[in-house]
Amino acid sequence: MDAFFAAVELLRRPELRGKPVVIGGRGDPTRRGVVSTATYEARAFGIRSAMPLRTAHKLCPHAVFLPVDFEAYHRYSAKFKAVMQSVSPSLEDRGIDEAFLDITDLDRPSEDIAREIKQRIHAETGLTCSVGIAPNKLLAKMASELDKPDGLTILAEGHVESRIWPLGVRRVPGIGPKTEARLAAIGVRTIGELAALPIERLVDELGRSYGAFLYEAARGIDDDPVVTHWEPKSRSRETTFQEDVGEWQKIARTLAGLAREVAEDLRDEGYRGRAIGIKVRFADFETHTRVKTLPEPTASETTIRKAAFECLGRLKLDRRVRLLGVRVGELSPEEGERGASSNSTA
DNA sequence: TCTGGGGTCCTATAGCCT
DNA sequence: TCTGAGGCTATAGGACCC
Repeated sequence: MDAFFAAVELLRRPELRGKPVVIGGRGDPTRRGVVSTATYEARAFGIRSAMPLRTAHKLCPHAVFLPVDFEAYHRYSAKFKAVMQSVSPSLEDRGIDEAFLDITDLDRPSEDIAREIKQRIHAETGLTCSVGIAPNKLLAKMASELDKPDGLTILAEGHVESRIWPLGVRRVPGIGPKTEARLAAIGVRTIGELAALPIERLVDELGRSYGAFLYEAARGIDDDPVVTHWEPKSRSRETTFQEDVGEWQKIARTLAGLAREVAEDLRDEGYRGRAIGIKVRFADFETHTRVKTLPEPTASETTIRKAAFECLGRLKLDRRVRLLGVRVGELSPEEGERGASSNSTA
């Protein structure tokens, strides 16, 4: 979906069309938070996703700042995925604003299918999306980004050299800022330059598994299947304080609250977990985690809270705390419970 | 100075066992 | 009894994604 959160907000606030609009955090650029999505008008000021709201505010003081309203976006997310699923049942959920659809078995031209999806999503939601069609998920995703708002790109295997190789390595999903910098350090900037490296070199530089992945990705090779159902691996809650906290009472109260929220989430969704963990980010942004594995899975608030405090006791609280989190991993479905609704990121 | 919240997967390391 | 190789598991951290 194109500029998804912002596009949904503009449906409710059409008077904001054409203005720079930034969605992020609580919608207050004087408080801590980052940009989730910005309209193209706001991007013209240099505002980007993941940028601190305060920075965005400095770049464009007259932009309209709105809070993130996940509930609203989830409703639209369900709508566009329903349209896709009616075209083919084989849908892989990739978060709130993306999905893969396996159309291998459809006996119609790809372009017709893409046009139908775009037209019906627009009719049902008023939103535009960008579609990529290709022989595998990696290329389909990259194709969808080639022609951004309201785009349609069809990429065949033979197009990798002409359409993919000229792109910067950062366009490969899985290459982030760190890998981009490491590749730049050995003189590799484009995907074509990446494809010129022997696999031994990549494995040497970046490890067996990741090196092999890059070797194939640079050639457009990907045999990852479309996964229509999966079980969650962990549930977590975390919060960043408005101001870094030194007071132990406040840290304890917050940790207990997070433990309660995670316990509620687990019970709502019918899961229990064995690995109880905490996350502490200090004022200097150094982040530490501690995990305690229990003999039996639990969804009990008390058990989770006690384990979380035990983890906290294993950290030296010698600096102010910026962020606290509680996580439960090693999940298993609660017996007799319906388990998670299939394939959702809710 | 600034850097959210919810996730997944991979890697390094240490301890334990065979 | 000692030593080393290798596998397995738990833990902590890091990179990445939406």
